[in-house]
Amino acid sequence: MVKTLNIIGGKWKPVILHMLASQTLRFGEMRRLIPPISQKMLTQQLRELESDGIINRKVYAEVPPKVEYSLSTLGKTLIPALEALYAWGDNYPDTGGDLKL
Amino acid sequence: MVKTLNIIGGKWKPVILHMLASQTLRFGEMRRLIPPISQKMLTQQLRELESDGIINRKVYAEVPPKVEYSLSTLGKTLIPALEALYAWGDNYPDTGGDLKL
DNA sequence: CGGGATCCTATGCGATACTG
DNA sequence: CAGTATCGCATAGGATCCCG
Repeated sequence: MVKTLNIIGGKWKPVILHMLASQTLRFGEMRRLIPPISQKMLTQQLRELESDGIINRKVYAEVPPKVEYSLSTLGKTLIPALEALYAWGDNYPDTGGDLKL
Repeated sequence: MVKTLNIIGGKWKPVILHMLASQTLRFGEMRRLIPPISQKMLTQQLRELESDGIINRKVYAEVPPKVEYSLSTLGKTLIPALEALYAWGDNYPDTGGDLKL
């Protein structure tokens, strides 16, 4: 059961998943949408989500490189659980400082 | 939004909350119910949950000491979100090693 | 453009010993 | 019984530089 948290527990994973829930995105787009994230962390968290089967990674053999990320079928089943989390957070007394989603 | 995860994100917090969801418990009882937890971690996570307003801590002025923990009203509102998480975990390909809840 | 490799710091967590 | 205090390792996460 703790495994669900292992999967979404990274500092940026919930944010990433929330973005991918509504659209397919390229690496650079995600960086722009989440300014405070370092590129290392973005890469790392994407790789973990991918190896957990939550997201798909599609590489286009082009120059310049192009990589698109999207939720996998399994990943989509996670959305309701994530939304329950976000919804609860909205009702929680704000402590400030969080990214607004 | 990340704050919801800050609150339930500790290694043992989900387990603790799951136990408290169904009953009020004393410190020693919780230790017995979660054998692998160290007493330091149990104390620490309980303190954090308390300061986040998720659980209530009731101290009886007795000898020997007696302290009971229970979900606060706010804590109870968290249950649906937690259950969504657990439910998802149950459908996820098992990686083994987790506590069974 | 989308990374990989390194280095470094902060935090999490566990084990152990002591206390009102 | 229900903690507090201290130590030390392991991991997470940030900054920076390099590469096809």
